[in-house]
Amino acid sequence: MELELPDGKILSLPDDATGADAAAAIGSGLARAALAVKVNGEVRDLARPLPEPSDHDGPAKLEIITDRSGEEALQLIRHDAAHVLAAAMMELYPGVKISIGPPIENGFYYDFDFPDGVALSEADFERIEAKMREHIAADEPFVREDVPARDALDRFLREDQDYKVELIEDLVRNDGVPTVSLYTNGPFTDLCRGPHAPSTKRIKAFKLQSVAGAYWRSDSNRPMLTRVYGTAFFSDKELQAYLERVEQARARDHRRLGPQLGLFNFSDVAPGMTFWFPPGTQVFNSLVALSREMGVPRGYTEVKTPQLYDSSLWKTSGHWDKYQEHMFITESADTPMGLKPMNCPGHCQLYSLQPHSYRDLPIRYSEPGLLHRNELSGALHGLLRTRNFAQDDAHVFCTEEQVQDELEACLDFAYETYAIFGFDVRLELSTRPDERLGSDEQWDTAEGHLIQVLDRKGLSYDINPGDGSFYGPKIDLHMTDSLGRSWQIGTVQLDYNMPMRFGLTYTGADNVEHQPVMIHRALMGSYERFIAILVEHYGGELPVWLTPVQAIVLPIADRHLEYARSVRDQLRAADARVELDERTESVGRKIRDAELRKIPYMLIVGDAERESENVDVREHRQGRLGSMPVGDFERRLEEQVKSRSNP
RNA sequence: GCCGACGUAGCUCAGCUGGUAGAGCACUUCACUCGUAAUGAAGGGGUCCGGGGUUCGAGUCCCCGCGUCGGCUCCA
Repeated sequence: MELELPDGKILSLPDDATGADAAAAIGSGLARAALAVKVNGEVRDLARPLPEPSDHDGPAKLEIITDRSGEEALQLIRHDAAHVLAAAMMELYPGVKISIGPPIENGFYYDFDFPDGVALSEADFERIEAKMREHIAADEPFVREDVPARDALDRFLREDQDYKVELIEDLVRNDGVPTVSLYTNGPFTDLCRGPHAPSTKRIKAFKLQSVAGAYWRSDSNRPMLTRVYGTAFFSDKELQAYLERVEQARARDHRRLGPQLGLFNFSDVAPGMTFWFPPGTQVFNSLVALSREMGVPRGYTEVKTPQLYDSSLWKTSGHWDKYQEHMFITESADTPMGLKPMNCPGHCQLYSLQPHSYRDLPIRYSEPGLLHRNELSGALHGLLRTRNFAQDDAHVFCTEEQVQDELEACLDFAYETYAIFGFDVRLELSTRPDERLGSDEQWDTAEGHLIQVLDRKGLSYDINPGDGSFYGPKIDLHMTDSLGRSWQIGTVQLDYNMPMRFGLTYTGADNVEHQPVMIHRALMGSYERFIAILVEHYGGELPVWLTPVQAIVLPIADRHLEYARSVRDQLRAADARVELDERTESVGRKIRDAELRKIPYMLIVGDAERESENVDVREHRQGRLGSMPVGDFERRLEEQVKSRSNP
């Protein structure tokens, strides 16, 4: 057979050649370094024969995977490490049932079901890692075996490996596979489709990281398994560097920085709800102001609707049936009422309280209203998932003909907003969920609209099947936090259901009543979540226009206080957010404290500055900018605020 | 919600096998009046998350509750 190498050379090999043979044919050094081969994009074990060449496609493209192949190579040894972990667990915990153990981004995991009474904790890692090291030192080969599904099934039935049995049964039932592959390393054999490196010794550095619960097949009705997370690298140095990166990322965590910088904090008396200190409130309000400012030229008008509604409204909207478990329900005079988890039903009600002509559309109601959602306690996560929050929320009521333009305008608005922060978002199209309102035809239309606008704008997106809202499909805009976890920021949702359920109408040019279409959209999403992302994105060093304290005046000695106050007052009169450090402390101390607070500018004033009516400007982390008239600094600040420049 | 871990001063943490609660920072007071990342000294501050239990005695051991953290998506 003939194979094409990455440099274009053609390699000729006997028809029964393996990946290892191919590597050896290229060079003996490469043969030693090889972990696997990649044939036409498929990564395969070295020991497996290369796939039969197909006649019409020309020579297959061959690549040798070594420890320098990046992510693909890491995935191999991480998958290997998962098997070594399982091998160790089988020996240390007799009777343990194994399920699945894939490589994931930055590492791997393996899910186990322990016999009753056994609970694994991180304290056990040392013992498990020691056992894993034994298997690695023994350099056990990974041996692949393709066996009839029936044989594999018998084997795992004999071993009481229920989860493996279920996996094989599903493979046979759903995919009709005749054979499955088994991989053996040392005493351990696992159902696995591979591929693997040739032997355990290729795992040069690994570490178990955490233990967590995970439902079998992600289904909360099925047993909770014990998941062990770990990672592996080709050298201890890379492993240490990775662990250090994770540690540094933790320092950017908004849950650490927020309280540290005096922005917000949480209390046990209101789990999942934020207490905002004045500086945090300032940041919050600046973002609300940004949304208002950008909304006006785009035709948005602000409204205010109630917090608490009679259950009849939630029954009309469908929330009572489809969303009640996430709602805070209360009652007044024996009437059940619900705190709003979304603004849309209130906006529909508002729309219905006035007559509308086609000439009025599109109507764009915005409201940064406070929402309450009763999230599962285990889902709460700092500012990123709270039980009360406000959004830069708006609802567009328009005609069917206007839908495409309005959707496009929403996406443009979103990208213009993110550009201010230098954010790069990832798009997801979330389609119809199992629990939903409306007909399939409606969903076809709505999903079709979203796909059309995405394609028209040439935006690339992932599909998230079944994750749409119960009233309509949506385009979600995602960002990642400091630890790489993805969070939904913005959303653009298309809804035919609410207008219908609320009986919303407008009078058309034909003098007949028509039903408007509704677009739900939030761009920053929840202000709470957005601030979390911002704090982590900027490492707490917010841009001048957003930061709560833009400058702090630092007098050298107490005799400069009077001048310092006049500087502060002058700048405050120009709308700058300026503080004065009145403490009787050394200059070094005042500077240090201001640096730790990440205040962008320190204005040092002493005898010389009082004399010349200057301020000596020091920039956060940059150092001295030099002495300048107060007016010059004022203009510098104004310019940065106006341009919303990023640091 | 579920699995595991954790919860000691405002913050970061120490407190060995049960025997009278500690440090640094922060805070208060006093002295120093200082030129670009910590002046010195003294002092105040605790429901050891809450409730129950074991014990002569519980921050420490056991049970229950609350909260926080990691995870429950990445398909053998």
